[in-house]
Amino acid sequence: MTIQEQLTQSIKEALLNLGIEGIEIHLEHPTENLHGDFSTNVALASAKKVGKNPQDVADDIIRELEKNKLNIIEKIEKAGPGFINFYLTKEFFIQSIKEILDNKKSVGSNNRLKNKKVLIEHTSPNAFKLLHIGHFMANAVGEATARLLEYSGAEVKRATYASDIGLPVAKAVWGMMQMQAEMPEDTDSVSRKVEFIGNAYTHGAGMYESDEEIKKQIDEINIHIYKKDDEDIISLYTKGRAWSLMYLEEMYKKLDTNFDYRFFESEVFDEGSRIVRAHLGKVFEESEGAIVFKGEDYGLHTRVFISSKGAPTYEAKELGLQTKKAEIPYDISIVVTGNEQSAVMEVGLKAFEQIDAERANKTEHISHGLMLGKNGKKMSSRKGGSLSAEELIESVKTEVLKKMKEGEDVLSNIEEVAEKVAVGALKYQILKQGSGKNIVFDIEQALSFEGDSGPYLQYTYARTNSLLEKGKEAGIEIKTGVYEASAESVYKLIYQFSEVVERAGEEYTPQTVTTFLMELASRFNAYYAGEKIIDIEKKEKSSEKLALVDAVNTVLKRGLVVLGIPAVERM
RNA sequence: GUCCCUGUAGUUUAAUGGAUAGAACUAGAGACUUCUAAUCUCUCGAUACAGGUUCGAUUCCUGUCAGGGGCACCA
Repeated sequence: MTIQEQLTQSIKEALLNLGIEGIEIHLEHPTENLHGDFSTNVALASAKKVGKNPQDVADDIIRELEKNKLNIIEKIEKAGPGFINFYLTKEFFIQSIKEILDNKKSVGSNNRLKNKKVLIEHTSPNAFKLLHIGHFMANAVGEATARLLEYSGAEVKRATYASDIGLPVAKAVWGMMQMQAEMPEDTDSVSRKVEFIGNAYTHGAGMYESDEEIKKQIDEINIHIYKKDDEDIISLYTKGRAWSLMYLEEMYKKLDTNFDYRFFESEVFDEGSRIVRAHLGKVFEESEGAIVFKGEDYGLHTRVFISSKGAPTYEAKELGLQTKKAEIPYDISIVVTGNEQSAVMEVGLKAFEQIDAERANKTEHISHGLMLGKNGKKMSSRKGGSLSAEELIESVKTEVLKKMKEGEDVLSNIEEVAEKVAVGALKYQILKQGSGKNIVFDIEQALSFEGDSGPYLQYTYARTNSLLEKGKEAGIEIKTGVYEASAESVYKLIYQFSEVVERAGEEYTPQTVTTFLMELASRFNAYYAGEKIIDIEKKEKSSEKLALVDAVNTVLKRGLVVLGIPAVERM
């Protein structure tokens, strides 16, 4: 039984003995440590019902609680308007450190979603285009959510749904045709190939806007790709698509994400059309030559599923995708997209509900905002287009390297560490706030790496590693057993890690974890500053301190892992 | 116009209906012969506005104002 369950049980019994019923028992950690470790408002909540003032009710409840006091409770106090505050014993905190050290591999996990299967779709890229910041955001949010659910005991499958057909693709293929002379060889590097495709797309997209004749050509290419009826076009398309996918795989590796399933728009559009037509007249209706879903009937708005030209739109393809997903057993299906898609997703899901209510009800949507520059505008690359994820990472990495080279001893794996720190800095910025909100990424501020940042966590983790190493060298073993009064603020926080992860998983709020880790790191650093951890003169004392360092190290590591932020051993 | 989302220190933000609204950045003062100073310590500063529900509201409801997004064949 967890500590919360024990306390809740105990309060429940006390209320029962007093004949108070129908009160939901609410436990929380007071913001102020001096208000105890746990607090409940049951006296306030039941006062009216009982017809007494809250203070008296609190006194009654405390009297009952004292009769059967749990051994982990040091004292129970009434405070403020009628709160009941619980103070835990030192033994509890020592025990909690022990538990962390005994379960290094599983700290923070819970069984909330045991035996549940989750399918999460995120980072849905466009073939023939670079991964941009939006994808990076979706990836950070999606991966953190996936890991939170894994920590909750679920079996999580990751999927990505790439757009590999449609007008943007046709633009790129047209560009490839024009730029045959610059076409890379098969033996060329992936970056050379993707650069070529990027240029081809930019060229095609530009001409599409400025030249009516070319616009017509591209529209035709688009149709040929759908119909697969032109050998030259298909050959270019196949080549470009393959190159793009190679590039995407490289990027996934860089971001440390793996996908169990890779879905493509090109393989779901037929099925999407089929579903829509099969439900024509029931779910969908014809309007102005197109097939639409009348969202107004559900307080939403109408959206086109099949265009008047007979082509399935994004919405129809989503339905086709659902058929693919149905081949995978799941209890929860999550889709991560940008928040500008929210309305589309809502209407799409409502339509899906009319077709397959059971699966639609198991589907949830998580959205992320935009990453904006300091001026509140979209960030752009040096060339003026939208900034690619890689450029973003590289620019941060350059700054990290600069900073690292200022130091005394330069690490041998400096490049690798710099990249991890850069990715960590970016991911932290994204995850530290509620998803769905736009993020203002002040590159200079994030690069100062001070305070509320990924590198701060990574640095603190590296620092604990260093301490543990030094301790080992000095022949000091790790031993729990004594309560270090100077480390009280650390003890009183670290045991909450599991509940924080559980709540974050329940509410899809990675920022609950970032906030917690930040607080833990900050408290640990304050402790570190005022305390000599390794002291050969006092080995016994050092052993006990190192146990706490080890616990912080473990929790930071597990915390970084669940967020998908790379941990570095040294920096 | 309509629907949805968002308004918290100068800035970026946290807060499961609870107690003195918590951080970080910036600014100012201080701390490395000693375990990683990418650190630590101290100071200044905030719930857009008006009502309502509640013992208690940043949180829930209504209205106003401000910003963003969706609203027919792009994804």
